Amino acid sequence: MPELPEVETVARGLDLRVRGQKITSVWLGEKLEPFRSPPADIAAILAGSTIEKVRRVGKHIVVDLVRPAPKQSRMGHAARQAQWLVHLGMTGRLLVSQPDVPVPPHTHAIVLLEDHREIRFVDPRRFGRLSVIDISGPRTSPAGKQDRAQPAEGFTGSGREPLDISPQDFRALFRGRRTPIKSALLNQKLLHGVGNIYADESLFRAGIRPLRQAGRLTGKQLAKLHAALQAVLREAIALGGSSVSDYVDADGVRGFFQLEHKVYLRGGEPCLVCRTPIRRIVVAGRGTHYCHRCQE
DNA sequence: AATGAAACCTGACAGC
DNA sequence: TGCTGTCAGGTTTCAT
Repeated sequence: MPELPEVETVARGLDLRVRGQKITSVWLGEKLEPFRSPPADIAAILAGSTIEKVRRVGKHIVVDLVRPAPKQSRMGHAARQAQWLVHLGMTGRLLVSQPDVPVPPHTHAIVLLEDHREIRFVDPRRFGRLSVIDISGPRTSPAGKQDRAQPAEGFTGSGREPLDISPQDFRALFRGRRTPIKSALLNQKLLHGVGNIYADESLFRAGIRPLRQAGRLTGKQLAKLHAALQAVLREAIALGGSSVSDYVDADGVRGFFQLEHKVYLRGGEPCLVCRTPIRRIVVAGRGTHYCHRCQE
């Protein structure tokens, strides 16, 4: 499941491989679920643009584009800006391939580059989403309802960055919330980028049970959770993310952080610290794994 | 406003 | 062999 560390890995790999490349043309598949912007808009924005850089915002991959200046422009050399947003959903992949490599099943978009390589968006379950934002011109197609308030500089996401937020701001996010801390961690309007794996792993490291009410945690607990979450995310990024199902980076290479999981998907197995069997419950509709002894 | 649950999707796997 | 049921979980949508 691509969460913050996996998306970061994909974005970095993509940036390394395609920064500066010009997009010559775009192919979009028949299935419409992946396209949050009208396919015609996506094709129109991407074709002819140059990739300025690729980066991550929350769980989104943001491809910053420079569009060719309008032919009859008298406004000098004002470059037009746009963004291509990619959300990998559950099973999405963004692969950079040579054209002679067979196109995998469930490929929904192919972006052809000047040097003939291709960026391929592959997503069997079609939970992933593609959209575009035209920043300089009139807004053609916002990436979604929540993005309608996007400032002129483009996509910023709906919540705070877990790796940037201060301990004080982190604590304030949960004030007064009666929902389980696990649900709050998964809420992208509070923090964006945290998914099921890193929610479970950071709660284990912080010694907090997932069903504890977010607003009732002590300052000390939240300070510990803040530190644990950042540490887990940084370590996972360093290892190229977690490959639990079919996650791979832009070269099709798997990550290694799944080997470091302490509780995630370990229901019934002994806790690595105290040997107590890891419990599996359901919180916010997700499988949730924790140690009843190590976490209070 | 906040919260929870269902729906969207397909592939992998267990059990019969 | 082949069927059925369950699980995976990010996000949206609907209900409470």
